[in-house]
This record gives sequence, C-alpha cells and structure tokens, in this order.
Amino acid sequence: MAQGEQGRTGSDGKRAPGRPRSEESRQAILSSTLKLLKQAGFPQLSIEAIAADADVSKATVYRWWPTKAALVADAFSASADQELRFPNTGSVHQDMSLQMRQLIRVFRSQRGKVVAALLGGGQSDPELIAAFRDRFLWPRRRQAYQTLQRGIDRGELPAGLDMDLTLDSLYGPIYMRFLIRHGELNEDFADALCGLVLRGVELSHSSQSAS
Amino acid sequence: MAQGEQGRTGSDGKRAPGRPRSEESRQAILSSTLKLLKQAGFPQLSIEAIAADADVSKATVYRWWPTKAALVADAFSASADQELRFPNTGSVHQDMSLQMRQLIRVFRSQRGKVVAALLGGGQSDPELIAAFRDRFLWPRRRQAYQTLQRGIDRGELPAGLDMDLTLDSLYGPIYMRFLIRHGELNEDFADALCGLVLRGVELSHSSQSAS
Amino acid sequence: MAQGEQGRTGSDGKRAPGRPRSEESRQAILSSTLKLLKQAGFPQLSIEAIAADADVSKATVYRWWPTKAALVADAFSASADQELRFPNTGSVHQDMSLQMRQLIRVFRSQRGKVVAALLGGGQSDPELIAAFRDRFLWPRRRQAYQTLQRGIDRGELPAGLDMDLTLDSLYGPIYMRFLIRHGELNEDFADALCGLVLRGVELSHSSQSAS
Amino acid sequence: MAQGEQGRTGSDGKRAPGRPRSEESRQAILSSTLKLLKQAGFPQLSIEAIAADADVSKATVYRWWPTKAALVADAFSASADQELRFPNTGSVHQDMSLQMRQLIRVFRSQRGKVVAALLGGGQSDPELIAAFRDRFLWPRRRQAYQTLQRGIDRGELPAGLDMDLTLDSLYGPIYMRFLIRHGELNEDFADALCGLVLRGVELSHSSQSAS
DNA sequence: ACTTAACCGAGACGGTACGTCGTGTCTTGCC
DNA sequence: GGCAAGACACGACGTACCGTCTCGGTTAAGT
Repeated sequence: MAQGEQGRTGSDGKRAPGRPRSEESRQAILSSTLKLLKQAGFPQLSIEAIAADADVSKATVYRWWPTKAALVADAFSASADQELRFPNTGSVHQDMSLQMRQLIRVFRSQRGKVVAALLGGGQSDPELIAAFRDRFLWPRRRQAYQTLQRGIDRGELPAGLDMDLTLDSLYGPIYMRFLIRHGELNEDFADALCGLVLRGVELSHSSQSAS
Repeated sequence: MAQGEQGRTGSDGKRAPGRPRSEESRQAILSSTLKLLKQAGFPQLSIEAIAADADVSKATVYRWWPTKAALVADAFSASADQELRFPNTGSVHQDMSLQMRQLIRVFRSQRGKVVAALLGGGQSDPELIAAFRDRFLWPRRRQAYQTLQRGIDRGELPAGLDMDLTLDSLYGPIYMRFLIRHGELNEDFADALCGLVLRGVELSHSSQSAS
Repeated sequence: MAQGEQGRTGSDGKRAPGRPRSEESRQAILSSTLKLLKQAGFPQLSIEAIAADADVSKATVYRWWPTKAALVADAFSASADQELRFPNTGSVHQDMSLQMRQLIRVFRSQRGKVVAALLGGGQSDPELIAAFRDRFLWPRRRQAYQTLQRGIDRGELPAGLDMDLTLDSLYGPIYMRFLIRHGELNEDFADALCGLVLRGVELSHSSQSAS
Repeated sequence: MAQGEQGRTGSDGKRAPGRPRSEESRQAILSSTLKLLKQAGFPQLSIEAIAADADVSKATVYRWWPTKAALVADAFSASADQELRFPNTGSVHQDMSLQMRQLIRVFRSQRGKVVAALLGGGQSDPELIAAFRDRFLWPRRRQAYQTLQRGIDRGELPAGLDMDLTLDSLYGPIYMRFLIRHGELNEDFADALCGLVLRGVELSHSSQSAS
C-alpha cells in the first residue's frame, strides 16, 4: 500500500526524530491530485503538474508515494469515506435500488471521472485496481452482504443465495454502461435492473421451495 | 476512423501515382502493436517501440495513424473478425450461455489483455472506447438481438422485452469481473449468470401474462 | 575526444542516412557555452542554461556531447584557432616576449575566464585538462619549439638547450600568477620574465662554450 | 574567514550559555572533508557526503561553515601546519632546491589532490583561492624571502633583486606542470629549474656590477 | 527508357515529463 | 544552546518518447 497515509510514527506513541511531515503538504497534494484527475485522465496526469498545483516540490511527492498510481489511490480513498452507505428500509429491493441510484449519481458526477481514471489506469497497473477494490468495492460490498442477509432473514430472498453472483448481476451492468458508455446510465436504470435481477433470485427461491 | 485501412485510392478504380503503400509494413506494424500490447498496458505502449519492433520508421507509423489510440483500435479490430459468433441451438438459454462462455474464454486468453488495454485506455480517450464499441460490442450485440428475437418468436421470452437491459444484465457482470478482478471469472459463471437473468426475464413474462 | 566536431559522415564522401545535423544548433550551443562560461565558473555552468540560451533542446546537447567538460572543451577550441601566433623578428628574446605579452593580454580579457574555467575544471576532470593541452598548449608549444630552434640556429641559444624546461620557465610564472592571483599580471611581467630566463639559458651557453 | 576556527567565546574568558560546541564533530568533519577530497574533485565533494561520512548532521556542518569552500579551506589549512619548512644550508641554491623538491613531493602525494582541488575550485570561487594564498602560499613565501635575503647578505644574489619575480620563476613552472600535467614533474625538475633561474639572477648581478 | 511522385529508412530536432540528487533551510525532541 | 534526524522548496541532472522534420534512396505508373 501507498506510504501516503501515515508518518514515520511507530505503533507506540513515540514520535520519530526529525522534522515531522507536513500535514498541509499532504492535504494539498491529495487535493491537487483529485482536482487534476477531474480535468484529464490518468495517463495525462503528471507528478510535475500535481507538485506545481499543490505548491510543493516534486521530491516531497516522491518521498511519500512511490508511483503515480499509489498517489491516485490514496487521493481517491481519502475522498471516498462517508459516501454510499446502504439504507435499511425493511425491503431488499428498496435498499438495493436506493444505493444503486446513489452509485449512479456518483458515477455521473465529477467524482465519476476519478473512478473512471482509477479503473482505466488499473487495467495496466495491478496496484491501482487493487486499491479500488480494497478501498471502494469491498467496504461497500460488506454492507451489501448485510443488506442481503437481512432479506434472507426476512424470507425475501432464498437461504442458499449466491451473494456475489447476485451483487455482480446488480452492479455489473452499471459498471459496464459507465465504462463502455454504450447506453444511457440514469437512475431509472437502477430500478429496472433491480427488478430484473431480484425477480430472478426470488424465482430461484420459489422453484427451490417447489422442488 | 483511423487512416490505417485504406491507401490514397479514390472511390474510382484509378491508382494514385507514386509508390504504393507497403502492405508488409502495415501488417508488421499492426502485428507488433498487438504483440507489445500483450506484454504491457496501453500507457506503456510506445510508438517508438512499435516502430523498432516492426522494423519500420516512426514516420511510417505516424503517416498512417494519427494517434496511438487509432493504431491500437485498428490493430484490435483487424484481429477480431471471425470470433464470437452466436450459435443457434433452438434455445435462448443455450445460445447465450455458449456465447458468454466463449467471451469469457477470450477475456482469459492473451487477447483479453488487448481488450483490457482498449477499455482501460478508453477511460481517458473517447476515440478508443468508441473503437471498442463500434468494432467489437455493436457487431456482436446485433447478433445478440437476433438471438433474443428468436427467443421471443419461439415464446421463450416475453414480447415487450427490454433487450439492452437484458444483454447488459448478462454481460455486465462478466465485464465487471474482468475489469475489477474481484472474483473468479470462469466459464461456469456464464451459466449461473444466464440462469439468473433469464429466469428474471421469463418471470416478468409469466407475471405479465398472468395479469 | 568530444563528438561535437563532426557529423556522422564517414571518411568517404558518402552522407550518413537520416536528417543531417543542424550546423546552426551546433554553433548556437558552442557560442552560448562560451557566453555563459564568461559570466560564471565551470561548476556553475549548467547544460540546462546552455540549452535555454541557445534555444535548443537539452537532448540535442546530450546527443553530441557526453559531458559538460567535452562541450566546454569543444567550445573553447572552436574559439581558439587563429590567436597567439608567434612572430619572427630575428631575435628570440623579441619573439618570445611579444608572444608572452599577447598571452597575458588574452588571460586578462574575457577569454581568460574561459581558460581559467578550463584549467579549474580540469583539476577534477582529466578529459578537460587534456583538451586544454591538446587544443591550446601543444599547438602553441610546437610553434615555440620552432622559435627557439631559430635562436639556436642563429647562435643566440645553446645547442643542447632543454626546450621544455625553458618554455615552462617562461610560461609557468604567467600561469601561476594567472591562477593563484597572488601578484600583478601585466605585460611588463613578460619582459622581466623573458629577460631573467633567457639570461639564464644564455649563461649556460657561455659557460658551456667556456668549458 | 571561515567560522570553523572559533566558538562563541568572546574575548573575555566567559563561556557562552548552553551546550558547548563538539570538538569531536569538528575534527570528524574536517577529517572527512580531506578524505573525500582525496577520492574525488572539489565539485564532486558534497556536504551531504561529508556529513554522512563524519556521522554528523548536515545542519552541524552548515552551522559552522557558510560554504563548501570555507570548509575545504579550513580542512586544508588544519592539515598544512608543519610541512615544507625552508632549510638553511648556507647556500641559496641548496636551500631553494631542497624546498622545491619537498614541494614536488607533496604535489605528487595524496595531499597534492587536495591542493589541486583547492586551486581548481578556486578558479570559480575567490574565497577558495584566497584561502590557498593566505594559508599556504604566503607563509611559505615569507620564509622564502628570508632565504633569498640571506643569499643577498652573503653576496650570492644581487642586492636589487626582484624577489617576487625570482620566486615566481622558480615555483611557476612547478605549479604549471602540476596543474596542466603536460610534462613529468619529478624532483630533478627542481634542480634544473633552480639552476636555470638562479643563473639568470646571478648573471643580472654580475652584469649590473659590471656596468 | 525516363520522368514523376509518393513511399520508406534513418535519425536529428524542440519539447515535456520523468525520477534522482544535492543544496541550504526548517522544525522537532533529546542532551 | 548544540546536535541528530530528517522533511522541505528548489534547481539541475541525464533519459525516454513525443510528434515533426529533412535527408537519400526506392518503387511503380504514366509517358
């Protein structure tokens, strides 16, 4: 993982010797990274430009982040903390649909450019796509598992449900339209998708119980 | 579109004067492009390296392709001609499942690297993602429409079917797992996916017919 | 020696393939090098600044000169061609004195800064001091040998004269005052020096002939 | 002059408050400076490397020496105390020749590298060449004046002798060969040189007395 | 056979960004 | 207050590709 998160502080409370890292610089770098990433794609993004925009020396960037990818991953995750929580309305369909609409909203916003940069750059940089998975996908998916589990507990979904298949079926089409841009990606798409997939899941339920 | 396809020949049969374009060079360039693309990602690919590998001068590359994207798009589509045709078994489920398994096989092969490069690079280059849509996605999707239509005609699928929603639901999860690499992408995934989605579609059929 | 002198032309008349080297750039680089060298010392001179001043890319400088030293050596020798020829007055004392006065004049001029840079830089770069010897010292010393020989032929100097000892005795003090700056270096110094050393040389003559 | 010589102690005996300067550090820095200077030239010498080698922080170096030149000058003079005293044999020729042989021996030793660094670096740094003059050249030249004066007093040398001209004639050729390296610099050179120059000086004596 | 014109290789060119290194300054906590 | 540790802004380093250019030489179609 990137070095950008923490200073040299050990696990104990002791401070490392020497001048402490400038938190101001760290923030400025991450913020400039996001800003420039929204203006152009990942390959066009240059450390030179980030340093200039953040009013920081190149060496300071390189001191803390080994690669452009690590920096972008940090910048992304530093800005992706509180968004996109799952609601709990008492209905799986409702919970999923609301969260998917939120995701589409994010993808259509300026932040969508950052996600696209991350996923695009990640195709040639395993570290980058791993950062997306670890800091964006998995945290949300863990919440999604709970949402689905509530549905199972309430009897809305079959007990033997393949959660990953279900979630990929729900989110895959969104990611596909987002990345390939072959069709409109609006919030209604979330509803249609949710309807289609959950119907399929529930049917497997009833057919299972029928058998 | 890229200049790589045609020479200076006008619409009439007349040849332009002067030395004709070297077909050998063209092939060597496209082939080297694919070769190097499989070794590294799109951003790492350099025209310099392609020219050197193809034993061709840089100027020859630039003469025929305006950008790296155009060259990669050409190289990709020149190699994507006969793959991934849709079967016609008499069953939608069977037809789709077989084709999806084929797609997964391609994604897992060396050619998958090229697709990933195209989709990855395309996130910062509209021309590149457009090339993917026009030369890969749409030709296959047109066949998929026919496959689905046959299903409708046979009564396997409901008449008012949203084909794009259906196809994105079938393929989206494959693309998602391919690009994000958060879960195994093997051929069995095609079956499970096909089962889930078509069940959802058929259910909408029966519930519609029930109403 | 530095690559800066000639293009890729072989010894035969044939031109090398490819775009020929820009003579304009070469001149601009050498000229800027001298200009900047007069403004500051050798260590302060930067390739970056030379390229900027010559309106040339850094790569062009590095393509033709492997090190700053090679470039400076070339620039120096390109500008040191016609100066400081030895006169032929019929008197060794007169010939040497006139040439030494010329040398002192050069050392006191702007060009003196370049010589100082070369000799200073040469203390940590064998290539640089070698350039000074090969392109400045030896060509002049060869003329000096002839001047002394004329003196021997005329009987002004002893036949068994150690020319290198004599010439180092004449020029060494000039270089010493030039480099250490511990005493005034004006043109009269040449006369005094010439008087002292040639007297010593002639005395060895008469004492030899006396013996 | 460099700050390396004195602490904060005023002219009175009172000590300044706070931790006193570490004499150990000072010695280590000067010693490392000389050591590294012998390994590479003055431009290659870096404060960074000195601090690392002396196991001292960079700030400690900068606290006591304003520039690299000042540090090198200090290091040089700290190591040049007892060398190269002039003998007193009763013969000017003998005294000078012996001392010149000593100088050549120093120039050919490891310490010669330091002198070359000082003289080389001094061509772009007045402070450095001044340090060489003040701490090396003048102290020895003052002794040389006395040696020559003894020669005058004994009648070996003419009374109206231009001492600086004489000494530059004796030492200039040594410095020239040392710095330009165009000819062998061995101890025999001292004898030949001494012979030539003193002969010239004495001749001026006899011719003066003759006139 | 000769001209003509576009092609092709080679490779120099002005640029831009790279990632590294040393500078001299600073901020901290310990001694 | 000295000192180590080490972060910082700065500036130059030498390299790699970019996309453009300028050459000599090649290859056919049209005379």
